[in-house]
Order: sequence, then C-alpha cells, then structure tokens
Amino acid sequence: MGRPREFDVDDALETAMELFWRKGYEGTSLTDLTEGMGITKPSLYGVFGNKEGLFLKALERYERTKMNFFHEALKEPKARDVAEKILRGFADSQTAETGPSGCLGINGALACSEAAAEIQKCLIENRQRGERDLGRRFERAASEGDLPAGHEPYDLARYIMTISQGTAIQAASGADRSALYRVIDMALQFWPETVVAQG
Amino acid sequence: MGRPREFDVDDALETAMELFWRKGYEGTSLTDLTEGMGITKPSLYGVFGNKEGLFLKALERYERTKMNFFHEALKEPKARDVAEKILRGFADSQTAETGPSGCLGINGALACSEAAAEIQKCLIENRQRGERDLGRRFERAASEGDLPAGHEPYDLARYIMTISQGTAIQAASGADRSALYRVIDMALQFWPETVVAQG
DNA sequence: ATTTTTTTATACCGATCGGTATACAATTCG
DNA sequence: CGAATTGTATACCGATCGGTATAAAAAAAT
Repeated sequence: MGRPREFDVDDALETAMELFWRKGYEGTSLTDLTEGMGITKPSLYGVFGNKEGLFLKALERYERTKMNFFHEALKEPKARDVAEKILRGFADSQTAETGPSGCLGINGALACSEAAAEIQKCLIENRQRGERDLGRRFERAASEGDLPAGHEPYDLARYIMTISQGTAIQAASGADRSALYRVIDMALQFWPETVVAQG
Repeated sequence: MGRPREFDVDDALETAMELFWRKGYEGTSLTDLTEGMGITKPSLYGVFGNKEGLFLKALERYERTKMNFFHEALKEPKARDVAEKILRGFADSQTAETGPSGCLGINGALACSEAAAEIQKCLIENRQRGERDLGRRFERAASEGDLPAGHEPYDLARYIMTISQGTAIQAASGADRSALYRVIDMALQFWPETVVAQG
C-alpha cells in the first residue's frame, strides 16, 4: 500500500557504488549521488538511512557482485591456483571497462578526515578479513603439503594481498589489464606450477 | 624589511606535509592546517599561495626528505640491489614511527572529487615518473646483462612499484615493518642474489 | 469517496568549506 | 621621529556540506 516507489533500488545502489568507487566516500557528495541515482534527497534517506548507510550497502553490493571471485578462488584444490585466481580476479575487476578503475575497498577511504573514520576503519577490517580468510586457506594447504617450501601461510596471504593492493593503485593510475597480468606472472614465478598428471 | 615572520616556514611545511600524508588533500581542512601549523589563514595564504600550492610544496618536501632513498638506490651498481633498496626504503618510510603510515603520494588523492582532480593527476604523474626512472635504470641493467632472464626492464619496474604501492596500503592498514620485510623477501625470491666474489 | 499510508518535491537548516578584506602590530629605512 | 613595508588578527564572504521539515502526490484500504 501507499505510493509506489518511482525508482529501482538496485539500480540506484549500483550507481552509488560506482560513484563511491570512483570518487571515494568523502569525494562523493550527496548532490553527486542524487543526480547520479536520479532521485531526491528525501528518497535517498528514506531508503538508505544516510550517506554512511548508503556507502555500507554499496560496499555490501560490491563484495557480492565484484568480489565473488575471491571466495570462489578459495575453493580451488591447489593453493597456487587459489593465489592465481585471486590475483587475476582482482586485476580483472580493477581494470573492467564497465566500471571505475581500482578497488572500492581502497578508493573508498584510504586517507580521510575524522568524519569518515568509521568508514575507513570498516574498509581496513574488510581488507584484513580477506587476508585472514586467505591465510586460513593457506594453513590448510600447508597441512596438505601444498605450499612452496619455506613460507608461512599468513605471510603468503599478505604477499598475495599486497600484490593485489598494488595493482589496485596501478589500475587507478591508468595501467591496463595486460600490464597487471605481467606483474602477476612475475609475482607467481617463485611458486612452482602444479604438474598436470599425464593421461 | 617590514615586520618579521613569527613562525618558521620549514616547520610549518613539515606539519602540513604530515597532515596531508595522514588525512589526504581533501581530508585536511584549512582549520586542520592552521591549527596544526600554529598560524592564521592570512599567514598561510601569504607564504604558500593557497591550499593547492601548500600541498604541492609539501609534496616537494616529501620527495626531498622522505623519498631521497629512491634516487640513491638507482645508483647501486647491481639491479637487484637497486630493487631491494627501493622496496625496503619504501617500507621503512611507510612504517616510520615518527610520521604517518603509508605514502603521501598515494594517500594524498587516490580517489577524490573533481575539485582535487589536478592534485590527483599530479600524484599519478609523480608515481609514473618514479616507475619510468626505475625502468630506465633496468634498461641499463639489461644492456649490462644484469637482469634476471626473461624479464622486460619496464615490466620489472612496474613489478617493483606495484609491490611498494601494495605495502603502502598494508602500512596504512596497520601492518608493521617486519611484516612488510617478509613480503619483500618473497617478492625478491625469483631474483638471484649477486654472488659476492670470494677474497 | 474518504481515510490511511508511503513517496516525492521544494525549500530550508546550521555547520563547514576554501578564501579574503580590513585594520592593526612590528619592523627597517630615511 | 615619521614613512614605508610586511606580517598578523579578526571578522567576514559566497558556496557547499550532510541532513530534514513540510506539504503535495499517488497508491491501497475501508
């Protein structure tokens, strides 16, 4: 009952996500948002609460639609394939032509005013959670004898995440996908490829 | 002649640099700056022009005082030592206890509003300049047979810069120096160490 | 048709943004 | 001692910030 909403919530959230992704949390004004989403401020506040709530919902959508490769990658049977899928997955997302360059989880609020401290903290925890999940996956790999010798699982996880965060900056600076792929090839060089069993 | 200035320009610039480093260009307000520097707005504008001019002078100071290791590293005779000095130099700067975490060249304006587009562009060019300088050094190394086989000089340069940009994010997220050093150790693993000639 | 509920449009809120005009204080020069 | 010059303090500028009060518009329920 009541007056029906005149906009699609999902479309609006997609637009908000892209704006935050490109301009960061503080760099995106409510005017940017309402003009981009094609709605008025009361509508925005009615559905999303406030700017912070909108950002968190946009981040949630980002994780669900753009970072889904990550948890898929963790399911790979060999640790090296986990690492490679994650690295290429990030590079793909960071250089997709349909969206902004780089990574919302970094662009969102890397350095900011006190007003955005909560968002900043949230994004840091977000990154650390991914690293921890990957570390746990590599712990399993270690117990399976599936890690290159002489490496701690959580160090390997930090290494992979550091490369991906580096490519996020590279992408935000204009690097294209093939350039990032060459970086990834180098980053994986020390990690022996799985030998495929012959017929 | 005239009334003497009551503050030290260099001290004030140092403070501005640290503020921009920690909070970014747009995240640092003129109130943050004047309170931190201990001067009034007319004094700030009198000496530094405007906020943008102040940031550029702070960036200049940053390059001169915090990034001096970079061009020193380029003088190392062996390419691997160049790479390692750069990686550790960045990690040291990004985790120094006396200053903010991370890197001004990235924290300054990674994602921002249109108002900061010029600063953002300036920082991108800054990063690309460093990568180009390193690429040129590696070109020389290639001509000297001083690069690991199968790698292009400019790909290697991008690789090194990607790691350093990754550690900048890690540092901004709370990683300590030893953690970054372990990442660097892994990143350099594919690169054979110079064998020191025995006496 | 009227009431009720929800959304939308407009106009507005105080606070803060970067930046400056004006007046005054402190120094050197003649 | 003035006069000239330069820096500082205060108060202010229009614009924009995130957020909201108010009322009209559009649907469902009675």
